[in-house]
Amino acid sequence: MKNKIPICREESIGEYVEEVKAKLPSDERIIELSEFLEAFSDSSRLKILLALSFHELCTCDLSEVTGLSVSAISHQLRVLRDKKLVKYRRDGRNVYYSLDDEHVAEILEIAQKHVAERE
Amino acid sequence: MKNKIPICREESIGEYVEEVKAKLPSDERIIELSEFLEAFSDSSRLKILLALSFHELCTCDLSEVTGLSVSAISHQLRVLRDKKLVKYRRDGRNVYYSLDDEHVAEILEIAQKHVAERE
DNA sequence: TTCATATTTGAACAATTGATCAAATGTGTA
DNA sequence: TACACATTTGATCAATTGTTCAAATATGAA
Repeated sequence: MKNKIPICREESIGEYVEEVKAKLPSDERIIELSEFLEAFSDSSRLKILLALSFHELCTCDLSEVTGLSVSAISHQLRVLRDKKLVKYRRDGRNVYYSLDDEHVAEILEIAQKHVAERE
Repeated sequence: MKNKIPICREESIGEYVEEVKAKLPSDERIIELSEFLEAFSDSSRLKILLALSFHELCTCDLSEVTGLSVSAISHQLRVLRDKKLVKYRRDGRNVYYSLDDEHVAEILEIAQKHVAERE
């Protein structure tokens, strides 16, 4: 009679399960990670991040550059601000945004490499 | 009387708008990019990718490691397969998955660095 | 063949998301 | 002060997402 508790656990590879489980970051950490990476998952936000990787721009500039409404831009900038992906400074009536994290540009570059190599 | 057509365009920084617009990848390319990066935006998928960054695992192993149902895992694996982030091989009744792209591990590492530095 | 295990699939549904619109707020100029 | 421009905010709503459940498919063993 077979051991009933585990499934697909007689396989040699199954031994790695405990090992991998131990190496995996905590659930809280994984949620933090996914919240950071979620910022890149929408094409509007991605467009904003790509634009800011070239130059600091104000809300209105970003609207012009991306073709999105000012309101839509502002809503997404709020998300990016909350996640600390962009920083901003006010100059008169304008608010200028720029990337707040070296890692953002790195991820944008790797992703572009990935897509370029896949075609 | 002021020029009425553009807005916030008299600012010196506004000059960069055309420049950035020219540098920005095409809309199609940006959508490709966001579809790739979207794979990282959900904590379940991220957990799967992190687990696979340590070792090749079968669907059932992944269920055990992540605590998600086999069905949920399988649905997400389909997404990751379609996006070519994981590859798989069948061995008997099991299907073993592994990362299919060096860039995936790179992005996982940068994101982890980012979260670690922010705390 | 029949049975057990592993995996995939499709439907259904709650939860989340991103855009739009209208209204409010902030700032500089006359 | 009043006015114009820049930005933010809140409500609404259609569209998308991820999970669950049940059923189907795939493979190996008896």
